Amino acid sequence: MNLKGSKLRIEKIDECRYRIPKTGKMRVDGVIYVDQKMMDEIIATDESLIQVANVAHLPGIQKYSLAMPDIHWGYGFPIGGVAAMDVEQGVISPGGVGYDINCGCRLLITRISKKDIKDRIRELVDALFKAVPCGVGSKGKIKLSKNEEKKVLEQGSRWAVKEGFGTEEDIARTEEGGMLKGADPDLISERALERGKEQLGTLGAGNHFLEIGYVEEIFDEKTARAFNLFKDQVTILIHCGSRGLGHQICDDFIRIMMKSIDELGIELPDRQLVSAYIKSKEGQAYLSATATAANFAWANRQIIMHWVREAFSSTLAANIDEIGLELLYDVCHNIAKIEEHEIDGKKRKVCVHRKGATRAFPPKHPDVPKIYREVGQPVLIPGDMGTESYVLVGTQKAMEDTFGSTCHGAGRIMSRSKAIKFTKGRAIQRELENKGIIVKAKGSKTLKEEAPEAYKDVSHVVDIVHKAGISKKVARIKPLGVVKG
DNA sequence: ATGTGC
Repeated sequence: MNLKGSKLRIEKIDECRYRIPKTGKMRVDGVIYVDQKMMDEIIATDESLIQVANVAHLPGIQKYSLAMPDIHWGYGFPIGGVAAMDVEQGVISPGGVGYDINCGCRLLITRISKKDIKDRIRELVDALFKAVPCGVGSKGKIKLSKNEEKKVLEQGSRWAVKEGFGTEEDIARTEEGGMLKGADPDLISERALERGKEQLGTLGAGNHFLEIGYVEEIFDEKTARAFNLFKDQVTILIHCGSRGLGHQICDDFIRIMMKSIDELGIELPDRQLVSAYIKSKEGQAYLSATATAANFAWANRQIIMHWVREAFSSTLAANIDEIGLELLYDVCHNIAKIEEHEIDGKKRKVCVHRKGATRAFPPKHPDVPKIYREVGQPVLIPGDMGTESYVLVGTQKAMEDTFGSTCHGAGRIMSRSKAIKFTKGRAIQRELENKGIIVKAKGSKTLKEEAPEAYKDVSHVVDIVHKAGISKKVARIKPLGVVKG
């Protein structure tokens, strides 16, 4: 099959993978994790498959330009894209990370059951809404001096815990321990610092949310036990990122790298793939700047979680120890990181771009927290606000085939503007309430942009990665109440 | 995603 309007061919590999064989100046094949139905949906929706082929042109790319089933159109790289570049000869690209650097999720688990809070969801949603500032341009309850902000950017979750937001145990249950090394705040713009100063401890808008839910089904008893999950257990999912600070850093580095774009020595198929060699001054500066934004995001989620714990327990007039509110794990789904992977039988250092893709490391991997090392890394997959979310576990197959990566969510099927037109005149909040989900949102426009129909079916996405073996289903979580920006 | 768009 040929892709409409291009010379790209698409071949079926098996029930859940397709290949775009390399052609022209592509350095590697594209490999897309989809079934026939999802492939048809993607082709009908956007041109993100062309972006998979475009990424394959970048210097130093190893094995394949990968895409997960939640793939959709993004800046330069598709969202749902994974690309690993050789550290010595390869490039790093802001489009391969995305505007919301270290957008991610964390899941809180409790010791209580759905029946314990059945009649109090509205009250709990109101309490969370009050506890966590949200919406576009929302400012936090924390005001940072520039010096203090720089500590946040260097230390991430560690700063938050030192300031009394949460515990050491939370750090152990966060990807990278909530702190990427090599973060140099002096490499980011005054403007980025300015935007970050008032935004720590804010949720933001768009697809970011707080969600009270319960474990509806368990697929893998053994792993669920290791993750401390049980049927009907109440959970709280937090999804947000690095706010205006990360956005500004992305913007700044796209501009910086555009200036030296000729130094790449290749013609890019799309200027949005603007990159710098990892070894170059610009490449190193960007890597360091993404680390500051990643750390900001981890501190942000840590602080938000602390307020969620307080609001939740005080509403239920319960002791936190009684109801749990333990962190299961925190994952990041927009990042570029230097990792070691086996390529053609040899261990090599690569820069793994995960843009709308989640790390899914296997059992025994040293980067998986000790408490989960025997079973593998917990992977959190948020759905859209009307459907369900998933807990998965990382696998050896992901390590071998996808640089230890899997999907990140449902994935858009409609642009934001299309979703607004599509939902014209509808009362999304009431529709969700009829489905038994209580929603409180700062802006009504956000609800329309985030209408369930604007997203793919998250269960379909998850079924594909499960079947492909690049992560395995552990539990499905059903929402009861949602706070939106 | 974003003090939403140059």
